[in-house]
Amino acid sequence: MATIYQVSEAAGVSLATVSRVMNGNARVSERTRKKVEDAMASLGYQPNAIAQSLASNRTNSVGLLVSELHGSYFGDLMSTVEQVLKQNGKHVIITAGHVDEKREHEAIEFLKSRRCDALILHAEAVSDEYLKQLVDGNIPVVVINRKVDDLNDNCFVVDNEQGGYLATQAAINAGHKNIGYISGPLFKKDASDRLSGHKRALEEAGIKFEETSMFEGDFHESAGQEGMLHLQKHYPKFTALVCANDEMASGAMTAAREAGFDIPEQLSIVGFDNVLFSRYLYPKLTTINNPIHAMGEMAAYWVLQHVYNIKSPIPIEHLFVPEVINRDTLGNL
Amino acid sequence: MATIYQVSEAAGVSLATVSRVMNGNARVSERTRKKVEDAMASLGYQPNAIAQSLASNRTNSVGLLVSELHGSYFGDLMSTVEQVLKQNGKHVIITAGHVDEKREHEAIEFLKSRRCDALILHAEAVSDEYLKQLVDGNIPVVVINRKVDDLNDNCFVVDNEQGGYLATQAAINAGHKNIGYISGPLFKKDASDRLSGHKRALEEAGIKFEETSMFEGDFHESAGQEGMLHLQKHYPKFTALVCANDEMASGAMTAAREAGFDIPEQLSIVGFDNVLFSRYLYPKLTTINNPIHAMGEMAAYWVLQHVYNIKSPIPIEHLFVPEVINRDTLGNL
DNA sequence: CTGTTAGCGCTTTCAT
DNA sequence: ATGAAAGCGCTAACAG
Repeated sequence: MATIYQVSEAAGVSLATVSRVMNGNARVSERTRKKVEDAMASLGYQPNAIAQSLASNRTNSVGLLVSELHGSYFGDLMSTVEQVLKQNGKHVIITAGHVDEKREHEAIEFLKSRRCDALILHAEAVSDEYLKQLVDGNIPVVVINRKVDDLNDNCFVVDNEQGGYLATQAAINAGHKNIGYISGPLFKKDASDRLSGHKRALEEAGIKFEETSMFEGDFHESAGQEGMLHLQKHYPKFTALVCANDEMASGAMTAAREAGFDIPEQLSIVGFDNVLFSRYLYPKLTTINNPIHAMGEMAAYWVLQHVYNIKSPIPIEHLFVPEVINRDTLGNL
Repeated sequence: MATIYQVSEAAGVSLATVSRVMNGNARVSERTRKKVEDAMASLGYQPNAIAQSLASNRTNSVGLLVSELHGSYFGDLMSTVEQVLKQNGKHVIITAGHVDEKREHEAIEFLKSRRCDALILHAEAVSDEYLKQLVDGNIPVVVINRKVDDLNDNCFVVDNEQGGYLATQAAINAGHKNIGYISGPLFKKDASDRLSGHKRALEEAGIKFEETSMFEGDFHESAGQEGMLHLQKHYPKFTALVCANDEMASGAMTAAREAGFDIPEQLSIVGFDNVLFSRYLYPKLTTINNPIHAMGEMAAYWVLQHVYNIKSPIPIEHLFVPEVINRDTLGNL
């Protein structure tokens, strides 16, 4: 691997000059620039980003923490963030926290140790305290899908409670009164918020919430199947099912079909997230749009603006509103 | 940010000693180790990975190139690779090439510039020549899902031709004679190999391949819908449909249902990949297992063994065999 | 077992 | 416009 030193020798100039043409900031005469560029080309020179980072204290990379590397939701998030950042010459270093406090912590420390210029975190397990500390530290941090008190300027969230409300309200408006609910793991804020919204909608409509009408899942497809089975047993009168995310809705749909239910004729289903595949299910899933794409984009723009002084093309906003996406799984009773 | 120098001062020892306790390789007396550890703790010291890398010429990170950051296939791959590597204390730096020669090239150069200790590439657009050069260079490289001549030891592939053959053979064995085919983009080797397998199975059964029986898609769900529409128009007699991947199969299923077909009573469908969600479709998709999980695992183990001298727990193999996963979308005629 | 001392490859003043 | 030189924070001989 050729180094800057060899380039400078081949070009007959100093290290500093080579560095200048690489970075294009200081002025260099046409002639020397040409000499240097030729030397770089003929040596196949490739700057060592590690050395550049150490010397400049800039890595041009931002760390992204997600919970998992698979799944539509995180796929969308990673894709979006990468796209915006790459367009602006920045790189993304992705790590997974697996919704485990220790592993999230380690992942964040890893990103810090790589001296990322900023952090975009979808952190679910780590404490508020830790996040606050992080923000107070010397590295810019934004948090996605989690509201931390006193950190509003760094948080990008969707109103999950409202989303849960809208989902159930949609079912109620379609005439349903016995509504099953498959929630996410309730230790997660988004899951419990969505459930709160569900209860609010019920209450508003004068429907009493029954414990047996609900099943706590883990946001995975298999939990949808389990939930479906559970509800058939303990709350057989339900005519509509609201699920706290699309994966579980998909699992529930499969289980329902296997149990012989026609959807939506005999059972209505509403999801949450509006993940890409939801429109490819059959019937197409009625769901709540979770603007994860917009949030990821916004987080990336925030970083560009605050860290790299690149003006965001859109105004920075922190609260995103969910909305009902009407498709084919919610039928009128 | 505390540096190693401050730690050494606080502990009253030299830089070298601090470095030693960090790396735990050379022997250090219990007492000094304790002093150093205390100093590190009280200063909240965190090693600068950038500086470590520069000095040691080791980054403990391996670069992973995928085509996209979303989608089940790449999600599986990323997850698997990360898991194996992380278990062994190595980190993964993920980049996306978007099946574009220039972008793949840039992504690889980025990984090289970050001085990854090794590269795991799912490269689709870059030339064989370039890959050979890379392997001959000074950085260990493995290639996933692509066979490059003279590079067999660095390639991990599934037999796509055989997979295509098996898919169509399964349909034939179920009594189908008029079989539609939705292929991937044929400039991709895996797509054209699968199509070759399809044709071989047809030929073997004495069925003539008709141009109108096939639609070239792009591996995305929407292409499944388009393909379905196309075939209904130009090859209406088909009773079975083989798709070159599960996403397109899913799209085709949706389109078929909308067109009023019962699956598999009126139309059988076979996919390819056995991506996670394929078992959550309704009916559950009959498909060909593409051992992407196994390949990713193997690639990671190869790297551990060849780069980090960590012995692989399983023998390294390069060719993976596809197999039929019988579920519910293939019916007997 | 511990300290001294060169670098790793680059950026960035400060001169010229 | 260009060069000299001092680091960035750490590792790795080499001494002792």
